[in-house]
Amino acid sequence: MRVSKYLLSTQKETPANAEVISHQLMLRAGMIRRNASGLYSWLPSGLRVLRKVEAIVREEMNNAGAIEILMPLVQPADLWVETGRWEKFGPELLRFQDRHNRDFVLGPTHEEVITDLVRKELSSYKQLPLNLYQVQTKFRDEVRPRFGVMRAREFLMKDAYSFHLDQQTMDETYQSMYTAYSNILSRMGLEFRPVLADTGSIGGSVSHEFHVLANSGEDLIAYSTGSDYAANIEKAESPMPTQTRQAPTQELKLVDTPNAKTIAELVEQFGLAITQTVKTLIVKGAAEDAPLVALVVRGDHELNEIKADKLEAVASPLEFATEAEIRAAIGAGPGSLGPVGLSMPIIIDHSVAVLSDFAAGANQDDKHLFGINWERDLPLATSADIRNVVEGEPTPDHLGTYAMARGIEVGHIFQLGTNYSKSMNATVLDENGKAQVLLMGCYGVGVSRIVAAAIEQNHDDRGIIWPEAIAPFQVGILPMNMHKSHRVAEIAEKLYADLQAKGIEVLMDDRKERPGVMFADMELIGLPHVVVIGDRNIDEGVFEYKNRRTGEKQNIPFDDIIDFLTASN
RNA sequence: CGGUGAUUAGCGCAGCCCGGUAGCGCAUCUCGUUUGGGACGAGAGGGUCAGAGGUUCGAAUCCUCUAUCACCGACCA
Repeated sequence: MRVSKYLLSTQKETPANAEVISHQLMLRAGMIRRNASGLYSWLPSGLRVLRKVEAIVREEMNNAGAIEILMPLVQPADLWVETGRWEKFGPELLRFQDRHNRDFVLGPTHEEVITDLVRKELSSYKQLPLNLYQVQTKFRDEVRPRFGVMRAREFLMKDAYSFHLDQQTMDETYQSMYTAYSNILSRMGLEFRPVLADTGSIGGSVSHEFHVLANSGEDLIAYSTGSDYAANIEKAESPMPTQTRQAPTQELKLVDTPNAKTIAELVEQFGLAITQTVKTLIVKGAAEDAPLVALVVRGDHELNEIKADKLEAVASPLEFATEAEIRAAIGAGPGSLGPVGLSMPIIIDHSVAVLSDFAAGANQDDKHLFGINWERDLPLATSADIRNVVEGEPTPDHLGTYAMARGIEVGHIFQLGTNYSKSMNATVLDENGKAQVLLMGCYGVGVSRIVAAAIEQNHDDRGIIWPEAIAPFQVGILPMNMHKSHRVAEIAEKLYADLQAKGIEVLMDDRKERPGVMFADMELIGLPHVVVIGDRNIDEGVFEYKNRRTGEKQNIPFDDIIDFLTASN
């Protein structure tokens, strides 16, 4: 491709609306343009990268034995009513009516459509296992789209769905997808980590997320320093305390604490150890006779809302009580709550169960209790894992301690069990001629999100540094003053033709621009290999080669350049 | 959905307080000089000042409403 015939659309200035580096660079490098909140057009360079990611995903899916299909973006509402998600999905699901006033949705995911397809197409166990996938546009009406294509409303996704009658082939397919996802990200040269994950609203049991590591990532992942254990913070199990509860040494004491509304203030003003304090959070209960439930975690810990949501006594989705509700039930505000004398179900974190002589709110405004002890001052409450793990504590396998990293979720695999097949009655006949409900797995890759994630991980202050496998072009040719120098023009044209004949994707900057402009643009768009052609090198019979990633320059004789570039690809 | 802020040329911004009919830098077009790291000179084009209503002789500027965008929070396969 010649720049003169291309739409390069680079910008010198950083658009004011772009927050993260990938979004800024995608705009500046002329990859995407915004049409509305969370909606983007892909310009030529962006599309080339998107298509490369897509091709790698497709190849690895095919290698793993999955079969490509294509389902509609627009889906009839009846299917969503069948699985109950028409009610459950919420406003993220964009709903609309056609000219006959029939309800439709813009597909945020395709479990319903695939299950409907499969229940009609499959009739025998002999057709299983089966893994079908598509690369398709999804639409989710995100509350707050942000970070460009990282969290867009319309985005490109590869989604696969597998069908089984036995857990063994389910496990095998799951494992093959796990491997395929690892291959996909490895081939693109991205640093990533598979982590145990919560299944969220998709449902199911076993689940892993694939995270590209980046400081701008929206997810926190907790991994072991001594083993492969890694989990999303939402899912990471906190260790059972190894110490046992000590006998009380302090008397229970009611203390005036007028200026201590937070744990931090309490600890500061009274010289307490933060690990000897607890905070009490009031949430809505699931049972009618227990409309509020108290959750207690240590002062230095954070409530894990996903874990709390799963507690039987707690209403799902998790909802915090309002200050008014708290006052009505307890008679004190949120800054002065504690477990002693509380007349509602109390669930404490495991780490709280082993505390002695601890401090908590007294359920009276501006007062705290110090020296609280279980079984002396109040009955020991039910304990559960309801907090986020913290750096440095042991992992559940006891092979290491937790460390934290930020990640961008680019893939997610699930074992769904019969969540969808049961409600939609997707069955096939087994060996005995009996109808059996299908087991399902589902596997997603955020194709457009990977493009942004790759930039987050591969850039410098001059622009993008594409990994080989997904660069929009492999090689850039920068002829210096080709509009003046016939020799430069001639040699550049020849190299351009030769590289193209070899099947190498090459972008030649044949604009009548000054060298500085050409260098800057080439670095911004981030092609891995650049060949500079100028009069000063021609006399020596060499090209100047520059590697975008290493910045390293070397002179390559005319006759060797093709081999050199082929070898480095 | 709450809080905060913004909306003026393709992009980045000034002008608004104190009302008099719009400006700067970059980009674009023409001509010339330049050409190994975002050149220089001369000229040119481009704006319903987000929209609607109001106040006023007169509104980018003051008032009201609406829309859109961003950030923080809540939310989120």
